[in-house]
Amino acid sequence: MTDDTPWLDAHEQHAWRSWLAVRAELSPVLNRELQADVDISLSDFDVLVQVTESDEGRVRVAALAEALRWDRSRVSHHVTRMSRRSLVVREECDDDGRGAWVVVTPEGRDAIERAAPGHVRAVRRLVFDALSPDEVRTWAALTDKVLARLRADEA
Amino acid sequence: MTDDTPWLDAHEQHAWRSWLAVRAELSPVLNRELQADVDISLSDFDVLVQVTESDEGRVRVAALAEALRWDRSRVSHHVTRMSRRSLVVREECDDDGRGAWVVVTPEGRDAIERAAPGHVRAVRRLVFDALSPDEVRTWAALTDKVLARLRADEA
DNA sequence: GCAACTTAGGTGACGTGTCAACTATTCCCC
DNA sequence: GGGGAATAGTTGACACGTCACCTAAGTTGC
Repeated sequence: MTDDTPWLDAHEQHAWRSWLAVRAELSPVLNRELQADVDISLSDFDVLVQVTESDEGRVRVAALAEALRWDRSRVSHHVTRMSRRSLVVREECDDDGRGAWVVVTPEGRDAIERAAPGHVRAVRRLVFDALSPDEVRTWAALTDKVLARLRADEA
Repeated sequence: MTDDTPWLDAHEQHAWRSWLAVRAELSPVLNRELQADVDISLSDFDVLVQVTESDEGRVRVAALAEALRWDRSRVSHHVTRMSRRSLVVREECDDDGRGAWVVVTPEGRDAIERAAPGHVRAVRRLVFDALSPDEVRTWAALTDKVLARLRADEA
């Protein structure tokens, strides 16, 4: 690893620091608000979105993992924790004896319904109120480019 | 909490999903590369940057917390873990009997020097290679706006 | 029809992050 | 100078994430 690596130039460094800061500061705020409102975490919220968005109100573990880009192990642990709090339950899968459904409970449905409006409000307040409609489009386009690069690299 | 909340429009939703995806996918990759290269985590790296950038090679816990926007408790736990691996040590502070210095060790210095070039290369590869110089500036400006909004809200 | 392989998911150990409570010092101000 | 408030930092409990490994069920090919 010889050091022929160009360090980041001033603009890149600026962009990078700014990204790191938003990254470090945004989620904790959203998390705390969710926790205070409805006593669920951002991760719980994300899982509940996936599960409730499917008709049937149930999703396979692998599908959940792919949608959230979590690994299966993380999904499994998280589902265990959520089912301890009765937000979801596991059910076995008839089609595939190895498989498992993650099924939302009435409590889970209730939680996400109570959480969603406040969460959306918070996202709007913390992010989109800072940007004009044009800026939102630009920001999305650039973030997409980074995402595409990232996914190309992972493959 | 009446539901007079406008849901996100299509562009906002797009931006938000894209942000979430980058957020979820970028750090794990950087983390794994650091871990594989030099066996330190991104958090270790961030702490080491702060500590080695100060002359003296030492920083107060509170200063570290503010620079990284971590809470003191997190800093304290992390320093404990890092000192178990001899990357830093705690030293008591003469000026202020309550205080503590976090001091980088030769091992810590060595680790970050070995880690930095690869890490920069990874950031460049995963992020900046996706964007033109102009786009980097635009992206930074927009991220800054969000950051400013976020910080205004926290206060 | 059975051995080798792949896939779905779970588990345990351990590192990480958060919150609330605690101790020890310093500050302030009477 | 002494007593209460603020500040620096640590700790313990517990939620979260990752890795390596495990089991059980499905798949393939002979």
